[in-house]
Amino acid sequence: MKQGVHRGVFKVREGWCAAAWTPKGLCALILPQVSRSAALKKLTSYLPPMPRSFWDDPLKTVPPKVRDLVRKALSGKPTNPGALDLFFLTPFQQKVLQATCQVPAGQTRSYGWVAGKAGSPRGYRAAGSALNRNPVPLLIPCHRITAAGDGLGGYGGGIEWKIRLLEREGVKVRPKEGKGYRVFHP
DNA sequence: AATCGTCGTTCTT
DNA sequence: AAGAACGACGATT
Repeated sequence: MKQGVHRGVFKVREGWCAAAWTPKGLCALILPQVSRSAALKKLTSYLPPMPRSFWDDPLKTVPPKVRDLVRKALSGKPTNPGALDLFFLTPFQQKVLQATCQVPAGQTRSYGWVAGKAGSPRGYRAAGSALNRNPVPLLIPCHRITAAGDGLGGYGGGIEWKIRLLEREGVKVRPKEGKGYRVFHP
């Protein structure tokens, strides 16, 4: 039985983050929330893909390496994802997320591009589903995946976060006339 | 704006 | 164990 997934919370300028990790690396990250309990609650909602027995009960202190990485990424600077342990994801999801890690800060790619890299050129919609459940947002930069034309696409953590993260990396995002947002791809 | 094709995942039988 | 339903899509009409 694989076991020993630890949980913890830490504070950043924007609020409270929660994280889950093993000795091998990070399993899940929650974007800053208004409160410590809100962050933990969100983290708990990531349990379903992973058996409850995988988790430790008492909270541990999040590794400084992770905290630094998150703060750096939040500032919009280029970062590596760091050590990850995504053993609970399907092969397709792993390929999608791995492809996502290839897009540099300040740039964007389409869902179709990611699908192609994952080996399903017409699976862009499935790629969207995979990205929607990215357990490590920010570090796996799913905010850099936008719609094919000039649309923004969605974001699991809330569209406002996607806009904020892209703008911090220097990507221009403007409201469309009517509804939605327009992205200026490089 | 409405519709349809496509595909991995998740719910239902 | 199938089959239906469901999207952070994309192209067509």
